[in-house]
Amino acid sequence: MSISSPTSALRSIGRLSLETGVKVPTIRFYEKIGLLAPPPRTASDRRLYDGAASRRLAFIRHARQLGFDLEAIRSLLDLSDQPDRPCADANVIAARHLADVEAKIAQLQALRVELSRMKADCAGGRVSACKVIEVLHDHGRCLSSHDTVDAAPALPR
Amino acid sequence: MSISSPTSALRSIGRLSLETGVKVPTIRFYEKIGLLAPPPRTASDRRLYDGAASRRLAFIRHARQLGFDLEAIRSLLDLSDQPDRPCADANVIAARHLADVEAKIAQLQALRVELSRMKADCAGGRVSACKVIEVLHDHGRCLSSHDTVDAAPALPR
DNA sequence: GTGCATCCTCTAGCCACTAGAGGATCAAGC
DNA sequence: GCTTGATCCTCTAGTGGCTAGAGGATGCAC
Repeated sequence: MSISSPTSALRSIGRLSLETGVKVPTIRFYEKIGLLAPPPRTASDRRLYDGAASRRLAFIRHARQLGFDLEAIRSLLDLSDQPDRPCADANVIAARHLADVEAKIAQLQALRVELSRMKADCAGGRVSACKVIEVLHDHGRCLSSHDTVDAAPALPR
Repeated sequence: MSISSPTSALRSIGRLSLETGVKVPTIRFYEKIGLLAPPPRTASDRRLYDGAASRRLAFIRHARQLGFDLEAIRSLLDLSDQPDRPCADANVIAARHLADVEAKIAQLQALRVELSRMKADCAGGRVSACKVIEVLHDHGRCLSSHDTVDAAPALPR
């Protein structure tokens, strides 16, 4: 990056938000929980961000888009700040997340099968004959016992 | 149902919990938010549930296992209480949920591709050469822009 | 009567934000 | 200089679907 790169100019939180696609309250939230360092301020207390802060925030956003949780992102940022360390830890984090995603996909595919069947079976008459309601009432009609499934990792909007 | 059916005997919240697989605090929570009617109590204020309450709770649990959120379950319970109404509403709820599940699967599959690629590309050296970290830093290396994805419907544990 | 399990209510915490109150400051146009 | 509207500030509370824990009462077996 050249010296005159726009990434080295200071920007308000609003501009940073436009630049990175991260909403203003979310940036403040990341600062509050220590993911972003508190930036310098103007005389009237407004935050001023430099290029490094912008790149860090872009990193966070991208990791969130990939579904990493904030704790994982904290670790990844730490690693990213220490280029000489081996990257095994980063790999472990990514591999764990991949495994989570794959497990989640499997769970949702099982749900999809069940839901499709419910929908297909329903003839569209009265509630008393509705397959949707009936299946919900009678667990035994389900294909599997799809037992107790974890919540999905939250993904950003 | 016969008079001597076990489903018509009164049970404590603990027994109901064992019977349905729904945890005690969760049963109280469902009562608090109006999914379950407040049951009669003993002289010492302990809840007593009958077979109907048990069936209602089993319905809720099953619907939660299928990933319906509590608002949808509220509607499904309402419908289930009115057997003479047409079941179109139930179908709409199920179809909407199915569409959500399918969308979620598609999103997660895109994530999986990205994460697999990150992991495969990483040679396991230093952080400075780590593909995992690198991809996170440089959004441009991503296959898609997987823009802004909604949080998954929460599934119970 | 002595434990221990179970029950009661109530509050607070989880995640990753989001919404809104209530107010200060800035930049542009007149 | 004045007004207007956008942007900024801090702070609290709410989202969903529970879960954990405090602090205490009751029930039941030995």
